[in-house]
Amino acid sequence: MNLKELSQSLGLSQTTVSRALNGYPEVSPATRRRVEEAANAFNYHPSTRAKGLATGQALAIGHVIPLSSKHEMVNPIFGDFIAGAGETYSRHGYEMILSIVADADERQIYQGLKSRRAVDGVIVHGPRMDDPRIGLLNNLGLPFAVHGRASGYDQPYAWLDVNNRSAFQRATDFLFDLGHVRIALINGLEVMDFAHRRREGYSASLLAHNTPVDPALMRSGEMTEVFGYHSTRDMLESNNAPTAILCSSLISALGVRRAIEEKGLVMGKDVSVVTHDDALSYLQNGGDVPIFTATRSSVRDAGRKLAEMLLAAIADPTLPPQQHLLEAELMVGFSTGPAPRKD
Amino acid sequence: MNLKELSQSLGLSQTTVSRALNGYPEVSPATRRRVEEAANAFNYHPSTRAKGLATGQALAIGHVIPLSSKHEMVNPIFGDFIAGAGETYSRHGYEMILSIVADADERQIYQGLKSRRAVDGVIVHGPRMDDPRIGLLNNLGLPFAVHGRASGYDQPYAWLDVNNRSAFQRATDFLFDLGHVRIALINGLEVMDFAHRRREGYSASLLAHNTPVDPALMRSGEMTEVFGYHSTRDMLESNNAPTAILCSSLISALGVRRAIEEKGLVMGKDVSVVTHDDALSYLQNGGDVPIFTATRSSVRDAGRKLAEMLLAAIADPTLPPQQHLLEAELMVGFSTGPAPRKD
DNA sequence: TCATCTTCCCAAAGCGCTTTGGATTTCACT
DNA sequence: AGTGAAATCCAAAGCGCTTTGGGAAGATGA
Repeated sequence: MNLKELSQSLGLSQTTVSRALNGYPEVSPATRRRVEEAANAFNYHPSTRAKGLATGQALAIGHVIPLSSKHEMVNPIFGDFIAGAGETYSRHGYEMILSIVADADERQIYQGLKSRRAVDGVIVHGPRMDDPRIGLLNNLGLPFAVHGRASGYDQPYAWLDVNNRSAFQRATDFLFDLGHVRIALINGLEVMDFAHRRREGYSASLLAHNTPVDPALMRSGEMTEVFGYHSTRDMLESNNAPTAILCSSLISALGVRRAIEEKGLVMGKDVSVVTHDDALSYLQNGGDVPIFTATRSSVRDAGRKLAEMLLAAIADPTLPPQQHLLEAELMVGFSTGPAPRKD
Repeated sequence: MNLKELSQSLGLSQTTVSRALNGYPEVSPATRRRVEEAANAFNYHPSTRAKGLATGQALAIGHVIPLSSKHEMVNPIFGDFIAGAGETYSRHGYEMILSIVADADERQIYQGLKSRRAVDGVIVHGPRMDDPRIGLLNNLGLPFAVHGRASGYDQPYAWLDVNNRSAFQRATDFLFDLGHVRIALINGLEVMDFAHRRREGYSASLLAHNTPVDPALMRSGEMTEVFGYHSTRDMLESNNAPTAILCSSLISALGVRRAIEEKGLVMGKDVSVVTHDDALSYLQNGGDVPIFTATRSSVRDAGRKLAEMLLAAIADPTLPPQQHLLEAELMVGFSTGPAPRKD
C-alpha cells in the first residue's frame, strides 16, 4: 500500500492525504479523520526512503563503532549505551544505523555517511586523546555528539561525559581518609580519554596528600577480568604491596577480587577496592548494598541523554553545542575498609 | 555532489555515468575509467535513499533487540554478535539498522519495518520457546534469520544455532567420566530456547547415567555474576552439595567461583565447574589454557555467518531456508578435576 | 558500396513521497 | 445580490537515482 493507492481508495488527491497524515492545517477535521482511519485500516506507513528523498532528511542517526584493528575488542559498555540511545530515537521517530569499522576506515565512513546522506548526525564512541575524528567531523559539517571528550581539541563541540577526573580523585581521597597510603590504579588503556582523566584524578589526590606517584602501583590495559587478576597478583606479590586498589571497570574488579582472595586475603579488610561501575544491566554490583565500593554512573542514561542532545542540535542547528558533565556517585559497599595497621 | 552534477562536469549523461559506476557493460573502458576517476576526485557517493527508491532495495538489514519490559537486561552477547554481523554487512555494502524495542511492540515494529520498506530483511535475537515472532515473520513475507531456534514452531525457517543440547550433554558426560554424580545446573532463563535446550542435554546425560534429576541442583535465572554466586552458595550449603556445577554463562561462572572460594574450597579440586563460553572479546576465559573448562562457541562468528545466510536468502529468495548447527568445542581448563573421594 | 551488426551513448519515465502554486467552494458581510 | 476572505482540495514539479527503449557512429561482411 502506497500513498497513491491509499488516496485513490479514498477518492482524494495524494496532496490531501499526505497533508492529513502529517498534520497540516489545510485539511478539514472530517477528512483528516477519514484519512487516518483508512491509513490505519490498510496499515499504511510511508516509505522512509521516499520521504527522506523528498524532505532531504534521513531521520536516522549513525553510530560508528571503532574496532581497533589490533585488539578486536568490543566495548562491553556498548550494548547498554545503545539501548539508552535507541529508546530516545524511537520516541522521536528516528532510526539508528550502526557501522562497525576498523580504525583506519573511520574517516571514509564519516565522509560516506555524509555524502550518501544516510544519516542526519552521528554519535562518536570511545574518544581517544587528541582524537582526530572530532576535527574531521567539524569540518565535514555533519552534526555529531561525542560520548566522552577528547583532550587536546579545543574548538567547541557537543559532548556528554562523566566527570572521570573528579570521580577518581574523590575515590582516592576516600581511600586516604580510610588511612590508606599505598593506593594502586588499575586503569583502562590510557590512550582512551576517559582513562587518562581518571589517572589525572588519581594523581591529583596523591599530590594533595603529599604522596609520591609510584609507577609500580599503576597498570593500564584492556579492561578484562584476567587483566585485573594479573595486575593485582603482581602487585600483591611485591614487598611493598598496595593496601587499596582503584579499578576502572567492574569486570576487571572481579579479577582483582579473585587475586586478593586467592592470596588468602580479605577484600575490604586486608585490601580495599574501589571500582568504577557503569551500571551495566548484565553486570550488577550486588543488590541494595553494593559489593564493591564504586564510582557509579549509568551508561544507559548517558545514551539516552546524548541522543537527546544530538536530536536537539539537528532540530535547531543554530544552537551552540551543548556540553554535559555528569557527576558519578560514590557508593560505599563492602570492598573498602580502614587501612590495616602495620604490625 | 550528485549524479546530475557529476555527469554534467564530465559532459556525459546520467545514464552513462550511472552505468559506468555500477559495472554495466554498455560503456567503454576508457569512459568508465574517466568516470571512476572523477567520482573519486569529487568524492561522489550515490544517495542511499534515491538508490533504494529506484531499485526497490533497502540495502539494509534490521536487528530488533527485544528489551523485556520486566527485566531491563541488555544481553551481554549482543555487542559481539553485532560486531560479527556488521563486518559481513559492510563487506556487502549493506547497512545495519537497530531497533531497541519493548517486547510488546515487537509485532508492530516488524510490520513497520516491512511496510516502510526500511530493510530487506531482519535478524531475530533471543528466541524464546514457542516464539510468536517466527510465525509472524513468515506470514509477513519479510526475509529473516534467527540467532538460535524456537522449539515448538515446526515450519522451516532460517536459523543458526549452537548445538546447546549436545554441548551440555557432552559436558555433563565429561563430569560423570571424572566421577562426579551430584552435578548442578545453573542455567539461564528457561523461557529462552537456548536455556531450555541446555537443560535437555543435561537431563539426557543424567538419564543415560541412571542418575535422578534433582530439582535442588537446578537453578534458572538472569545470568549475572550475583546469580551465579547466590545459586552456588545456596547449593554448597546444603547437606548434599554438588561436587560439580554446569553453568550457562561465563559471567555467572565468575560468581560460581567466588562462592566456591569464599567457602574455602578449591575450584577444580573440591568442586568442578564447566561453563559455556561465548568467546566474548571483553570476557576472555584466561589465556592459552582456559581457566574454566568450557563449551565454547564464538558469538562473533555466529554473527558473521548468520548475516551471510540472510544476505544469501535475500539475493535468491527461491532458495530453501538454510539451517546451521554449530558444535561447541569442549575446552578443558583448570576448573575441572576428578570427583573428590568421600572420606 | 550498401546493408547489418556492434558499440557506445542518451532522453525520458518512474520509484513514493512532499510541497508549491493555484482552483474551487463556502461563508460572512456589506 | 455581490464581494472578498477563508477553507478545502488538487495537479504537477521535484528529490537523486536506475532502467527502458532507442539512436548515431563505427566496424564488418558480401
